[in-house]
Formats: sequence, C-alpha cells, structure tokens
Amino acid sequence: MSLKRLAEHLELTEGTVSRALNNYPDISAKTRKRVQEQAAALGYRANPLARRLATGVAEAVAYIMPENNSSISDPFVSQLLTGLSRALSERGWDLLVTQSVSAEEEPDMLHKLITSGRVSGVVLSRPFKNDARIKLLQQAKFPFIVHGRSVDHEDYAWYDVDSQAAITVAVDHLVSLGHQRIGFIGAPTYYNFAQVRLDGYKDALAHNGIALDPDLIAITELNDDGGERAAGDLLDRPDPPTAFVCVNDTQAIGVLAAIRVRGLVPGKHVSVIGYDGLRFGRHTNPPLTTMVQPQEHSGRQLGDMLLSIIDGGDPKDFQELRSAELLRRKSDGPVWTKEAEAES
Amino acid sequence: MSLKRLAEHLELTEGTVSRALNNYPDISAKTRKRVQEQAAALGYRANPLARRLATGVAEAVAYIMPENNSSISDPFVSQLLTGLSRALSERGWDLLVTQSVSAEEEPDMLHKLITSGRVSGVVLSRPFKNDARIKLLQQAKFPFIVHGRSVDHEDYAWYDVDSQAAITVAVDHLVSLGHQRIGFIGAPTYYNFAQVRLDGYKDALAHNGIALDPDLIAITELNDDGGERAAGDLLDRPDPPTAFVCVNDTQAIGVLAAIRVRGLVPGKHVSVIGYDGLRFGRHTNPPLTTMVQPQEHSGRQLGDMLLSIIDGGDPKDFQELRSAELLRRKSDGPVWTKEAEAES
DNA sequence: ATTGCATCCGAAAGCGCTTTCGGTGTAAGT
DNA sequence: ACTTACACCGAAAGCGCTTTCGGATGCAAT
Repeated sequence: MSLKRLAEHLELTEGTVSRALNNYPDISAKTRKRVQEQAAALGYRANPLARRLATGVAEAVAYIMPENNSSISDPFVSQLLTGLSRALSERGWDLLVTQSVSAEEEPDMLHKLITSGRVSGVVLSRPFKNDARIKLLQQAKFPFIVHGRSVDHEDYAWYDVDSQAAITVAVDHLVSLGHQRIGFIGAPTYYNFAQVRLDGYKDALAHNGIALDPDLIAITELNDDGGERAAGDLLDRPDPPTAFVCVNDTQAIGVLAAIRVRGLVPGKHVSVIGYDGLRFGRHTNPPLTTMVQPQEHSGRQLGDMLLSIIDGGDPKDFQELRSAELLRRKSDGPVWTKEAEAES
Repeated sequence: MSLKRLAEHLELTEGTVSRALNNYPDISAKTRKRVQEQAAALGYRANPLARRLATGVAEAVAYIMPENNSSISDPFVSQLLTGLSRALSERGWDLLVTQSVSAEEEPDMLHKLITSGRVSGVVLSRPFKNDARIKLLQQAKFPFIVHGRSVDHEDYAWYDVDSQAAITVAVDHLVSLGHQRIGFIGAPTYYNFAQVRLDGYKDALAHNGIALDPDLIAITELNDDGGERAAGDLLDRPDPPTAFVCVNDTQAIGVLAAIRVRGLVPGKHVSVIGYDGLRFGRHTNPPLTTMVQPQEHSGRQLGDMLLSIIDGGDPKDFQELRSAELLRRKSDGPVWTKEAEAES
C-alpha cells in the first residue's frame, strides 16, 4: 500500500494526501478526515525509509554499548535497553545498538555513524575521563547524552549517579564502625566513574582525618577474579585493611571470597561494601552490603532526555544526578578485636 | 559529500560513478580505479538511507528482546548483542533492538516491523510453545531465526541448547548420588524452554524407574524469590525432596536460601542443581552446581545464520543444537542419612 | 462588477542513491 | 568496406515519500 495507490484511490494527488496525513493546515477538515479514514481503513503506513530520506530525519538513535573487556555480561544493559526502547517507540523511532571492535576504533566508528545519517542522536555509556567520543560529538554538534560523565561535563547532557558521594557514604559508614584501615578496590582510572569513586574514597578519608595509605588502593579488573586477587594481596600484607570498599558488586564478591579463603569471616573480621546493589548480593556469603543506585528508570530517562535535545533543547538543561544509598546487609560490621571477641 | 558532487568532480554521471563503486562489470578497470580512489580521497560514503530506499534492502535486522517480566535484567542479552552486532557490522548492517510493551501486542508490533521495510530479518528469543510470532514470520516468508525453539521447529532456523538432555544429565547425576525424591523448580510452561526442561525431568525419572510425584513439581517465577518460595513449600511437606533441579541459576540461588533458612545445609542435607552456569554461582553458599551452556558465541552464530538465510539460504539448514554440561561445584552430594552422618 | 483575500488542492521538484536501457566508439571478423 | 560484436558510459526512470510554490476557487468587501 503506497502513497501513490492511496492517492489514486482517493482521487487526490500524493502531495495532498501526504499533507492531509501530516496535518498540514492547508487541507480542509473534510478531506483530511476522508484521507485519514481511508488510510486507516486500507492500512496505509508511510514507508519509514522514504520518509527519512525525504525529511532528512533518521528517526533513530544509537546506543553505544560499553565494551565489556572482561567478557562479562553487563547486567544492566538489558534493563537500560528496555527503557530506551520504550521511550523511542512511543515516537515510532528505532533503537540501534552498536559496539566497536576495539576502543581505539570507537571514535572513528562513531564519526561514521553520525555522518551516515542513520541516527538522529546517540547515547554513550561508561565514558572515559577524557573521552574522545564526547569531544567528537560536541564538535559535530550532534545530539547526544552520556550515561555517566567525563571530567568536563558542564556542556553536555548526562545522566549519572553521584558515585563520589556514594563512596563517601560507604567510607563514612565504615569509619563510624571504627575502621581506620580501609582498602579500596578500584578499576582503571581512565574510566571516569573509577576515578570519581577513587576521589570519593580519598575525600572521605581526608575529612575523617585518616591518612591516605597508597598501599591500600588496588586497581584491578571489574570482576570477581580481580576483586579476589586484589583483596588477597592487601590481606597478605603485614598490616592488612580491616575493611574494603569496592567500585562494583562483582568485585566485592571476589573480595568476600578472598577473605573467606584466608579463614576470616567477612562482616566480622573484615568488612566489605560493594557498589551497584545487584540483587544477587542478597545471596552471597554473607549477604553483601552495598551502595544501590536506581537503575530501573535510567533507560527511560536517557531516552526522554535525548529526544528533548534532538527537539532542540539545550543539552545543559539535561543533566541529572541521582544518588545511591547504603544498603546494609551482612558484610559490614564493627572493627574486629580480640578483646571484643573475648567478651562475647 | 554526495554522489552528485563526486560525479561532477570526476566529470562522470552519477550512474557511472555508482556502478564503478559497486563493481559493475560494465565499467572499465581504469575509470573504476579512478573513481574508487577519488571516492576514498574525498571521503565519500554512500548515504545508507538513500541506498536502502533505492535497493529495497533494509540492511538491518531486529533483535526482539524477551520481555523481562520479573523486571530482572537478563544477564545474557549484553553478550548476545555484542556477538550479533559484530556479525552485522562486518556487512555494514544495523542492529535494531525492540521490545513490545506487552506480550499480547507483540505479534502486531512484529507485523508492523516486518512490513515497514526497516529490517531484512529478525531474531526472536525465548519463544513460547506455540509462538504466534513464529507463525507470523513463517507465513510472511520473512527471514528470521529463533534463539530457542518452539514445539514445531522443523521448518525454521534456530539456535538452541538441548536443555531436555541437560536436565536429564542433572537428574541422572542426582540419582547416581542416591536421590530418589527430586524436586523440580520450573517456570511457566508457555515458555517452550520451561516445558522442555520439565519433559527432561520427567523422562529422566522414568528411565531411572522413579515414579513421578506431581507434588514434587513447582512452577514459579524465574527469579530467586520464586525459587525460594517454591522450594520452601516443598521442603515443608511431610516427605520433602532430598534434591532439587532448577530451570535457572537465579531460582537455584533462592532454593539454596530456602534450604539454609530451614537449618539445613545445601549440598549436604539437600542437593541442588541450577541451570545456566552463571559465573556468580561460584560465590553462592555453597557454590552452585549447575548446567553450563555455551553463551559466548550465540550472538555471533545467530547473526551469521540469519545473514545466510537472508542471502537465500534454506532456514532448515540452519538449526544448531548445542549441549550443556554439568559443572559440579558444591551444592550437590549424596543423599543425607542419619546413619551416614553418625559414621563420619 | 471588480478587487482582495483566504482556502484549498495540484504540480513538480527534491531527498541521494540504484539500475535498466540505449547509444557511441572501437576492435574484431569476413 | 561492411557488418557484428563488445566494451564502456550517459540518460533517465524509479525507490516512496515531503514540501514549496502557485493557481484555482469561493466569498466578502468595495
């Protein structure tokens, strides 16, 4: 069912039918009604490819998947894509998902993507501290939004959670439990989120009057093995930490393992706090105390915000900072001492 | 940089340039070389929208995300999309991701999708026993592949793991450990995979000469709460099972919890075997014995197979059945008896 | 009756490509 | 020298829409 056939059927020209369907004001109410009714009756729907070519609007946005280096499935993309897809489909727009083969090729890939006309906007995730992709998009004045932030994030749109504050909360909590030697299990700091969380850790130590011990900071992969190895190293030192803060729940789970392997019990001898609020943490041994961040609506939010920007909104008006909350389960507790042990 | 400008620059017509770029045989080697070199030099890349309209090839396929009812993020979609996207991007094709608002609307949505011309093929996931979407795609003779299978799966392409056999392996293993009362934690059987795994359970009991006790079968949600509740119900019966087989690792984790809550220790008093091989199962209490299925390449495979079908391949030639393997961790063990306990 | 002004629709160009067809030039065949 | 045959490129239509522009019509105002 093409526009041409519909027009013939209605004894109108294609242009008129098109304008009637698109609610142009220069079509009488009568014929507009007639056209729209017949179109519905005959099941006419404009060919999106033709419309996109004619209007120059791609009617689609791309989600750039974070490269999952550790070959670990990212637990959030599914939820995020659901929300994004919903936001877009209400407009009849498409959601494209891309992933570059390597991080080096990403800027090039992105450049090709935005110059190809296939998409009207882009959502970027897990940015680096200085992200070439963000600079590229800014220079091209191409609509985009970032899930997360880079160092300079004043001039573009983003949706993020204040993980610096979150880590501060975690550290403060541990300090309030008496911990002074707190290990930090981090990730490579070219990821901005990793840097920010490290900053949060340092700040928290500072305002709690605790001297920073560089030996207590470990940078490792974002998975359980990374956490286990890093925590193990710290625990085997002469003066091991009594608590750990991790940038990620999966790491934290590895930390739990490292602790148990050494005959200690997490939450008693050594505390650990994760980050993400994975449901799964309810079932670790012991259940994982963690910082939970709202994940459900992020996709939806990102989609709506990006669409507003594509509609001409000022990116600076679309910066949303959520906060994470401490979820106490069982992996945190007061500093363990032999004396306290003896008493109980 | 449009074809028009490139043609003017080369002092050729658009048609000639187009044919040169697309390696038509009626272009002399000399001018072809000249055209391609200049195109590369000037950074010309054909506008995909225009090409798609002109050729009638959408150069894109859609991945239909399974509706995640339980609002739980599906841990595999990320991996799967990565593989799919790689397979497609080698051809310069796009990956669309869609998800219907409700299961009822899905066939309609799918129909609109495939008649809109936006995609050349579809990959469906987690099919129902009798899946209206599959019938729709078959009738429309639209290229598609299914991740999983429905009941009648002779006539279309699919990539699946033999989960019936897998569950049989799990049950056989438990029987070999002396278990006779084996509980089954399943999922709603409109999902074909849930039905198939239930069948595997029943078959395995039969060929092990164990009478089927319907009270030992629980159908519940695919998450930890579902598993915990269902297992709890079974454990509270007068004659509880000594082992559980679950349709999914997340359920199994809930089962572990249900067991521990009742003062029993999983892997000792009660065995449990999960399904999926989630990495996370290494860290449950105790580590979860499970059936692992190869996930890494499924996206890549699905993509390659679908492309072959779009290229005219017979869907029946693209049916791949993988198998899952038992990964023994610590949640399975011989039947517990007071006598054995006394001895040790 | 003429002008003026909306109102409404048709005509046609255009979006940026592809592809068929036909025609020219040149080499080969007799 | 005259076909026959290729090899090669230009011309033009077409993919299915949108959008601008102008012209026809009708009605009110002069």
